[in-house]
Amino acid sequence: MSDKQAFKPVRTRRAFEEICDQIRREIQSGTLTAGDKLPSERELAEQFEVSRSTVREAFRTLEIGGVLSLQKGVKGGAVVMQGNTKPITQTMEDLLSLGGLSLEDYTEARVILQREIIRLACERGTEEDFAAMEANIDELRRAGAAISSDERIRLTQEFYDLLAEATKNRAISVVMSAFTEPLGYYIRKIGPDRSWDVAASRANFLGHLRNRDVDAAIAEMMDHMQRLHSYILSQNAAS
Amino acid sequence: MSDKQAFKPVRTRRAFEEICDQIRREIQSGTLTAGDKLPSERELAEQFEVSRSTVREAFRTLEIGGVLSLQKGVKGGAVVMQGNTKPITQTMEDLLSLGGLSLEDYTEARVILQREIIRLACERGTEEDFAAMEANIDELRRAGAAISSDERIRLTQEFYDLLAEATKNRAISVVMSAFTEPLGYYIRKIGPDRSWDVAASRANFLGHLRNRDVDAAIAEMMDHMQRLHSYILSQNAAS
DNA sequence: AAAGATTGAATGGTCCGATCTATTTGCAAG
DNA sequence: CTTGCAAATAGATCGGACCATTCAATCTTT
Repeated sequence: MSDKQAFKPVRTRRAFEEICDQIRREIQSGTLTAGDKLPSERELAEQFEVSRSTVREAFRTLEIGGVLSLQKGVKGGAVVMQGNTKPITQTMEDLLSLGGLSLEDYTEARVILQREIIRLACERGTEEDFAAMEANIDELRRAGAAISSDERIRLTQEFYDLLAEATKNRAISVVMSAFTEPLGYYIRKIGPDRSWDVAASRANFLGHLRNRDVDAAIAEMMDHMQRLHSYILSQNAAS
Repeated sequence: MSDKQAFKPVRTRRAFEEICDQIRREIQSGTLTAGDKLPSERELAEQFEVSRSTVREAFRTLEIGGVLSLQKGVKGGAVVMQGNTKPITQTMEDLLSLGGLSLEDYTEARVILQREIIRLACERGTEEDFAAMEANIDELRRAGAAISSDERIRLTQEFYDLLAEATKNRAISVVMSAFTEPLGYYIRKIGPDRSWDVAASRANFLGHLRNRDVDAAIAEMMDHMQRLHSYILSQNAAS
């Protein structure tokens, strides 16, 4: 029996995990939906016949997962959320900093995703989307050379988010932002590449997008990303 | 000032979050790396000057995030992991069941990702990859019509994982599995589409992959996915 | 002496009850 | 009507206790 059926470890089910599952089941079955408020910790501890601490650990788990939001005060409590995309981004960052994911794989995947996003954005982007991107570029230009690192990162993040929004597909936006956000960490670490006029490149790109010229838009963006990624990879290897 | 600078809510920093951040910083700075063991809960509680419960909440948070693994026993403790991809999958499932993501957006993104995966797999897949996929198809065939729902789902999941592995890019595998796994939930809910010989389709697909025929492989897979997704969407709308 | 059984210490898992703190609400003074 | 304060609520933290698991050291049996 060295074949398929590997022995699964006898895992002692922890109490708080059981509670998490029960709450998740309620959500999947539709009994609990976004906006609903759960009973207080003290009340639930009685219902589940566990201590408050155990309920808290379950709540913590679901809060980290973006399923619940915990608020203090008389009007507070545990409220079911619509879901939160932060855990995806956070996990991607952890994978990168822990070495569970190589920077090379990460950047390659980012390029591939970006290409498909541009395709969709060219097809579906509205003038509102493009105007928002233009405003973002203008802001970057106005800030000029004196821009702070944090501000530059914020604008970059926002630019890619706006682009992803133009695809009109939330799943894609969510995944893309998980790939964009960790960039901030590297930029902060190694500093921006100052030999490159980012605003001009983005303006060119936006022009192609407005003309619905997929190939030109992709070419412009790929050029930019190639440059950025090779800069990050080289600087990161050096450190 | 109704402009950009929207007021951010005064976020009360919770003690355990501060601890999480400190530990994450140690990891990002390289002081802590995968495999390292942290001091015991009781010890850390003293160092941070908080109670053990607070340390536990921090540990729980990092454990859920796949950063730590907690083991009981005298040789146990909190060990830094390489990162865990489960949170990404779990979050995707939560987003779907909570309505934070529409089934349509989800399936569309899945198709787009799959197409790029096939491209890469055609280019980089090794004979080992293809052999593993063939073994998976054979197993599905041997199981025949009497296959259980769970087993069918497991094989499907495995097939797509093997395909993603052939891209030789872990970032892509991770993202794809986040999109593949929730499928199990829907299949379980509405039952498999029995009017379709999945094994034959996969065998065809694998043949194209072996011939490095990207277009044919994509065509075969897209056909299959179109069918599956429209089945899921229609059945789900009905329920 | 070797194999097996027992014990003990370390550590996470759970529990309890008390206190602290933030938030909301309502009432009363101005 | 506004301001200010106090009560009520519920999460946040605390500190201690006990349980369950693990593993190494020790003791017992063969």
